[in-house]
Amino acid sequence: MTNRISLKQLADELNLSPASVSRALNDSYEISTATKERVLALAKRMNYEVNPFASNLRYVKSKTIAIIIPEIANQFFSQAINAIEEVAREHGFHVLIYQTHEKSEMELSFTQRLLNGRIAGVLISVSSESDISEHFGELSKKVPMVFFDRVYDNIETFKVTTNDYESSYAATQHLIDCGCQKILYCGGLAVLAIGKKRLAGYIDAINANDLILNKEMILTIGYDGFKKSDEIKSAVSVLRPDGILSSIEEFSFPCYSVCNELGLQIPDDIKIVSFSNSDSAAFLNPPLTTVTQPAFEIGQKAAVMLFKLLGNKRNIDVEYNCELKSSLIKRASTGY
Amino acid sequence: MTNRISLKQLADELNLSPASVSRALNDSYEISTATKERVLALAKRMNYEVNPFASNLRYVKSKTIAIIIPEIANQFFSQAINAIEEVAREHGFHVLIYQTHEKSEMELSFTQRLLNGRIAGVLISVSSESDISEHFGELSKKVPMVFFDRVYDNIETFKVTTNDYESSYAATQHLIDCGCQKILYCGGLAVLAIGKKRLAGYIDAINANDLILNKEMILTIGYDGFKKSDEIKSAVSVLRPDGILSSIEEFSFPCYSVCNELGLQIPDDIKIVSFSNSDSAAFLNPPLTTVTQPAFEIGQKAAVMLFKLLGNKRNIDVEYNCELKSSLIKRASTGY
DNA sequence: CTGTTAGCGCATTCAC
DNA sequence: GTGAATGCGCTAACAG
Repeated sequence: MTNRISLKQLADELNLSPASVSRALNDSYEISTATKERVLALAKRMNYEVNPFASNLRYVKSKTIAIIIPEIANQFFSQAINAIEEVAREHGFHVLIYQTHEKSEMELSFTQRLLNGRIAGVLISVSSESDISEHFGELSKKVPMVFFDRVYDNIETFKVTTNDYESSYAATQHLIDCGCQKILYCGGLAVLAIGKKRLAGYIDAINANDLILNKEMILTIGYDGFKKSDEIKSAVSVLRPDGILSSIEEFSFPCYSVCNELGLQIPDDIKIVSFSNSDSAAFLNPPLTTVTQPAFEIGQKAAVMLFKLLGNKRNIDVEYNCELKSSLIKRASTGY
Repeated sequence: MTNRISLKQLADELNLSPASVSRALNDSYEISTATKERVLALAKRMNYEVNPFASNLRYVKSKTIAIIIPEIANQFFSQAINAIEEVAREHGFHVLIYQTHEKSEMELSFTQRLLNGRIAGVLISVSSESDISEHFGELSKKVPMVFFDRVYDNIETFKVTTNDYESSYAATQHLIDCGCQKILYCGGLAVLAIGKKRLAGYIDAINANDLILNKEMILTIGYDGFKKSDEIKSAVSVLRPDGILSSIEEFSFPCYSVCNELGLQIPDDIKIVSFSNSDSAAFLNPPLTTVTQPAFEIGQKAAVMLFKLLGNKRNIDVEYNCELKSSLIKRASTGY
């Protein structure tokens, strides 16, 4: 199959030792410019490519990073991958991708598989179903890791997150400023930091404005997904909120369509603000005000951080935690 | 760093030779069940993982496939990756990902890098800027490849596509059936088969209905992207079409907003049908009729095909070309 | 500046 | 059934 040429063949052709050819190709300082050029020229002419397996076997490092995320087909994550791939390419690295479908078991199995040294570093956004983090503790001792967006609080690693508390607070405040008194919080499970922070932002904003905090108005929905419209629908029809904060992008359309189905007018009967990483919500009729996360920048920042770790031997001088800012994008046209 | 244990350490622990341990782990027939169990048990207990580099160096195959696509952050491709990752995982394979940003140079550089045997197979959707396909000819001799969605006609490989001609024809016919006489075709460059087929579908539908085929009504726009709204805007304002066929998902929102800006009412003044892989167009006001490609299924089919190739030594019995069907999804609510 | 030697961890001959 | 020896292609130590 792969009719490839080896370093040794190059060496024979050039009347050099394999070692010298290797050094020339790796731009070693102890090789004359003349021979370097000779070697590089022939290598190019013969389409020589190093055998990564042999190279890595010797050299331990693999020039490959892994991304472990819940879902690929998702506005936020696909943008993040986009950024990560770009940064990796600039460094000449390869990118492996794994999706967990929100299952910790998957996460566990992937991290196990990655322990074998295939990987120089890992970028992870954890699945939200549970917070079993032991496997990460183990892994992070062996491989440089950076968590992004969905992180564990109880594990010490490098993290890139967004200001979820503040943006959730601001979104709630925005609804209140627009006259809402009964705001339905529609979010994911509050197991991970990200869920807790968003919920806390909502609660604190409600309290700070002396509104009544009704526990029933706090809807936390798992990622099984099928029931989400039903749950939202029954909550809206029973509780009759005048505002909804959808703290998860995937809930944005269900919230919207549920209100439509129930004959509620937006924004007269009810107002909706949604966390959203795409502009899709802007195309709803009427457009929704959104909390937009900087997906690309988060991926980029996380990747850059990882490569800093890979560079430094002892992780000196790399900032430990990094928080980017989401932005509350108001849709002026709707007047809320 | 990676404090890993080797096959030899396992062997020492068990008072066996490395060879036997290796055979046991690979479930060789010439090992007693008893020792197999002993080995497997200890391997599990010690969290042993084979070193893929050593293994592959010996064994040549790598249990890794690559995906090369124009963009990751795209409804169609992220769904395709989603499917591919799932299929690969079922086979115990790893997935490398590369994006070309529609640049053939990138494509070239990635394919070069993949020639080194890192990869067992490749899934590719080619960049549309040009149809330089020589590098693929070379690569496909060395590595099993499957093209999906964006393919080259002039290269003999396995392909998974959709019925672009038929769906484009049907979409055009739909607009005509709804009373459109002057339909603007708004598509990408017709360099690749996919572009040619979509354009041909439009042209043939126009001709078959005895409408006037105006070359000016055929807009082909490159992927540089910034100018697309401008080009569409000037075309619409000058040519005053009564229908638009947007043959690329990315053009769907620009078409819509351009009409809005120009004060054209949809569907009274102008009707829009767009190729689209997401449901986003359904949320426009009014919703657009769309040609929806089975993104997940295409990725899945391509991956399954690739693994068949990897299984067969001589590619026997694997269907060479596969065409899936897009569906024209009408939005009844708008009456067109 | 360049060559020689050795070994990374594994799978695969060939012995027994 | 199992062990001993060999080599995949490369790079790092050590010479010179």
